[in-house]
Amino acid sequence: MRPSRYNFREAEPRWQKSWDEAKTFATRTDDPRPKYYVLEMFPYPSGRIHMGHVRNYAMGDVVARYRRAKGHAVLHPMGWDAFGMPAENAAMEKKSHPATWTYQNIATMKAQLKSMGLSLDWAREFATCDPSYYRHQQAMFLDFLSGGLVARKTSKVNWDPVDQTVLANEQVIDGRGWRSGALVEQRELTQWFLKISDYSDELLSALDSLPRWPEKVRLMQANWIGRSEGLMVRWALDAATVPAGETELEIYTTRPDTLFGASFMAIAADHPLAKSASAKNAELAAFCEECRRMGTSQAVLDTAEKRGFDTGIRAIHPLVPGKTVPVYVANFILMDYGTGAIFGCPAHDQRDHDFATKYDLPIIPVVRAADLTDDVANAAFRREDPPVTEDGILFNSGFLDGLNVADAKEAVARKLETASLDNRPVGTRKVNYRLRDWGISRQRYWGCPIPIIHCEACGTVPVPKKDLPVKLPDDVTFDVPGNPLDRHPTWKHVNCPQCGLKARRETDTMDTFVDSSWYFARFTDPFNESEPTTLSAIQKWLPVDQYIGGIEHAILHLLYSRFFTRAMTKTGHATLSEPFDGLFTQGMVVHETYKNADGAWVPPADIRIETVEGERRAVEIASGQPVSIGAIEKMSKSKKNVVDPDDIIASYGADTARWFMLSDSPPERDVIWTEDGVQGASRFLQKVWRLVGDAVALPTGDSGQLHPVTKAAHKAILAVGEDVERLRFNRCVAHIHELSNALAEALASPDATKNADQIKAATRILVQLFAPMMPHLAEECWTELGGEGFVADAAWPVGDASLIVEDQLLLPVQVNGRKRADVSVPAEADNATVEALVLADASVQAALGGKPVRKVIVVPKRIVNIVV
RNA sequence: GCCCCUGUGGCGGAAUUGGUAGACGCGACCGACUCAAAAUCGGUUUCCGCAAGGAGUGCUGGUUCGAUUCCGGCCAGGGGCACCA
Repeated sequence: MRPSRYNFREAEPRWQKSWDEAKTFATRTDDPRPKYYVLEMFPYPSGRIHMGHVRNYAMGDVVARYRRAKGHAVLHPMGWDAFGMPAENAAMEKKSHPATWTYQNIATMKAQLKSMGLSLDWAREFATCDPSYYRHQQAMFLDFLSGGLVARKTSKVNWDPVDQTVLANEQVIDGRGWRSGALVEQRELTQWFLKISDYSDELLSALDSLPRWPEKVRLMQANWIGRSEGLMVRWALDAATVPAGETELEIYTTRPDTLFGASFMAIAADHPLAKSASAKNAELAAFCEECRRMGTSQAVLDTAEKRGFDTGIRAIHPLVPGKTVPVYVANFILMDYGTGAIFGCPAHDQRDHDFATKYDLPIIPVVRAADLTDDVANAAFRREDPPVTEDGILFNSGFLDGLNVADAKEAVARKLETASLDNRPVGTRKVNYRLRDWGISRQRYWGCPIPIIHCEACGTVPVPKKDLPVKLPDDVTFDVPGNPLDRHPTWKHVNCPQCGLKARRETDTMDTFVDSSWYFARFTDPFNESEPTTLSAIQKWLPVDQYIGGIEHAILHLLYSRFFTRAMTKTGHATLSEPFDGLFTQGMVVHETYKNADGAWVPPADIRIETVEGERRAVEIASGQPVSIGAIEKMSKSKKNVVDPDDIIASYGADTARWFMLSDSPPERDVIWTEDGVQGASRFLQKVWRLVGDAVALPTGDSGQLHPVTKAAHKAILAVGEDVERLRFNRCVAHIHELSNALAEALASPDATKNADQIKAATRILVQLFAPMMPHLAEECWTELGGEGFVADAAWPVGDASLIVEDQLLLPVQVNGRKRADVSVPAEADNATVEALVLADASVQAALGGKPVRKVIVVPKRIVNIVV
């Protein structure tokens, strides 16, 4: 006897087991069908999956299952981004080991993912903390090193003096360490860098080759790379004012057109000229030291005033004979951008204006509004006027007078390129990038060890590949701050592989972004034990056809992966440059927040929503006390507005959770999790269950007439297919609702029996259309309908467009742009016929009210507009 | 400060990219079934109006036979970058 309600508790685990046993979702490397690689950003094993994961993996699973049905060999793997600080923090708090904590979390989360019924090939699973994964990463690091893609440099870093570690910029909040709360210091450390800046230009220009990426992400990456075109200009220094050995100062500018407005030069405290000038000037040396100590965190920068110190050096203007300007050391000049030196033009730059005001330097306007004359502009100018940064007409600028900004830039570049100082050009065009090399050294335990040995005699020596992996030692302690690797009694003491003398292992580990920069490539053949990748597998499966994840990775992870793929290709580990052909960034899962009278956050599970006199109210279930309803925000533990996927799957089932996640909200936008919404999804699931039961119960019968339900089914096939391919899952859901409504109508009609065959065929189509979204229910219904094997293995139905075509069209008719009537016309009628039919229509004539027709516009199959 | 995105019913959102604004769902209301409730089924639901009709996609101007869609200005919300020369 068929139960009246679908029992997901019994059915879901049963189907998951059946798929497992049949190896339905195992990917075969020798599968000859066209490939399709679907990948969702792999999770960090933080403990439990959250609703964001459910949304992400539900979307990816729809794509994977749809592509399987369309006849692709689908690669849809899953793994774990398993290194990182939370494991060490947990180890400190719970006195356990990061590995224990991590692998336990993986076990828990894997079981949770399995309960979602995802079509994953679990045979390819790995965690980045497995030595079998990171050994290959170490091998690639060595190849990158010999390929010239790695540099060891000294740079300023954020240093947390309490936790004794380097912090990423994202981990510095208001100038303090995010964990310790200690004021972050700037420290010079020697670190390992990957030379991503060698690829600045290519990473930027190749963005144009990624049409299937969101425009927003490409734009964010372009801004991050930050290309600017400008001019390097060498200024001679007044010999009477310079320290011995200094003769010139080279600056970088994007506004060479404003050179005539120069009133000072400013150099960074770390600039070589600042250092040589400091040698004989104690006051200047002290100022430079102060600048260096100043942090570069947001909080410091926002409040710090612009300060400078006159070095006494005078620079000779390259275009104005006899003019010199003072050279300052200034605290707002960065050594690592451009040349670490600028010329200041206070009239056309806010910072320069602030500086000139403070030190009472000249302000010379050189760009004026086009509708003024030079005299009017000069007469109207006041020192306190805000700097003019818009385009305009050059004045007070010698040979540039009368030109616009763009032309003036070009004119200056031409002139200075040919001018010479010490037999070299004064000016050189130069493209600069904001993108810096990627510092990957972390003073952390739970990361991939950098396979280097430091030898007093031989310098930095790579660990021989035969000695890989450099494995993390297990016996470490977390009771004191700092890097456990560094204080481990034996681990770092090794002999130099070159000279055999006593040497020291590198105790820094790699940034965890390195781990995630190539996992997608490893998935193509995780079984290869001797090499990171298998080129034939790379060629077969990459690029990833559809990558899905959060927008928070728009820059770092995606940019690093694009760089890494190029680096892998350069070192023979890959054969392409762009890893992700299609990228989709999904929105967050958000929920209402609740606060009780004491101001404490209350989780949604502890409250009940009631409607009193048309007003929504929340009440705490345990106490019966009213709770205030707050803003809708991203689910977060701190605000307790979280809904546990386990609870939802237990009370509604995975299919309901998946269906709700895909309904209503467009996938790129945030989705608001509501109890009403989940119940609606659950109701639809049961409705489908009843419809299928009713259809199965029908005897066979065919009226021989095309039934509307067949039209509806074929319309839905075409619409759902198109919308899945464009990842518009909310529209897919709407189309499926429409088909189910048509089916319900057909089943309720008295002539259902006469049309049983068409109704059953339409039901079967319905099941196939929602199968990627609610796979368990679909299998259950498929079996009832007598389908062969799994619906997961069935071919996607073919939509017949000819069945949808109507022979009569109901054309809307507008009069002066306002809809007045609908007129039925033959679908194939030409414009003249349509016009005649429309004008003959009684309701149209009534709407015209006898006014003369001036013009009739017929848009075929769309609309008719009559102008009177 | 610079760059970008988004504003449509009570709510989430559709609208074939210049052609019937409000698909589909949620909520609400009315009705049927029931002793009753739940579930289910039928109906109503942009606003004003009894109706005929009129207004309506943040505001405002424009282009067009026709604008949610294109262009200009403004307002609001959100995001990215930021002493980057």
